[in-house]
Amino acid sequence: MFQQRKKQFEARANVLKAMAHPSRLFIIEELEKGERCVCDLTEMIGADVSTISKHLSVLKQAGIVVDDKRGNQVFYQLRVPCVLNFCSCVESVLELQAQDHAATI
Amino acid sequence: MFQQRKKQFEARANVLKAMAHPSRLFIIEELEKGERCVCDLTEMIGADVSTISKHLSVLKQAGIVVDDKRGNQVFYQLRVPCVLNFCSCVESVLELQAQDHAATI
DNA sequence: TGCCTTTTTGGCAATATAGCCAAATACTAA
DNA sequence: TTAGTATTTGGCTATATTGCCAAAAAGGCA
Repeated sequence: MFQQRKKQFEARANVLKAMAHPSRLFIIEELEKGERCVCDLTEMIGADVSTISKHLSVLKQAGIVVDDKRGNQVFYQLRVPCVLNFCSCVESVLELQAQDHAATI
Repeated sequence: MFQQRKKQFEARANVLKAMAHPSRLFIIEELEKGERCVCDLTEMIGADVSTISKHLSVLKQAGIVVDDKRGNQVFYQLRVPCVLNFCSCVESVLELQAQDHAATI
């Protein structure tokens, strides 16, 4: 039931795990507007460049973004257009959470 | 840019993190068919009951499932219908990965 | 070449996650 | 009450993740 399809679930989980971080979600949302270089994202997020670089490599490894070296900068862009859809699903979970919270007051 | 909306991204990331595990993805997919008790899921996954129970509590904490105690069993069901949409997005990432892999042979 | 900028990599410490066992809890039924 | 089943919780170890600093690469330009 599960064991036969374990690899498939692991593959999906890997993609999700790559998205499941605040900075990486921000990066994804930002890349929906267009490509960005590492320095742009670093400034917007306000963490060490090395940290951002590692986040980007996580996203790249998961197949969510691709990079393009131009000059001494590296530009990243999304490979997949559907991330917004997906976020609306997450959003609906959060709305339910908010309702729960309101109900307990 | 990011710091102002940090909480929002953290909230989304928490929902994603809760989904980002093979067994929990399986549980979500299974619950799309209808409610299941802990014992059903345990048998389907083939891990210790305590492990499954903890996975379910992660999903519950994230607001993805709700539980309903009946007799000495506990039934879980999804709170949110949109998970399938979301999976098709993850799937499209995986298809690209497969293409990449084919290209490197 | 030498210097500057951009990005990646290695290494480390702190923290979080996963999964098992054992024990506790909760409910059923005799 | 006692025994049995279903589930959760505590505790433990192993493993993974995060984020910083320092250093290495890689390219641009004087």
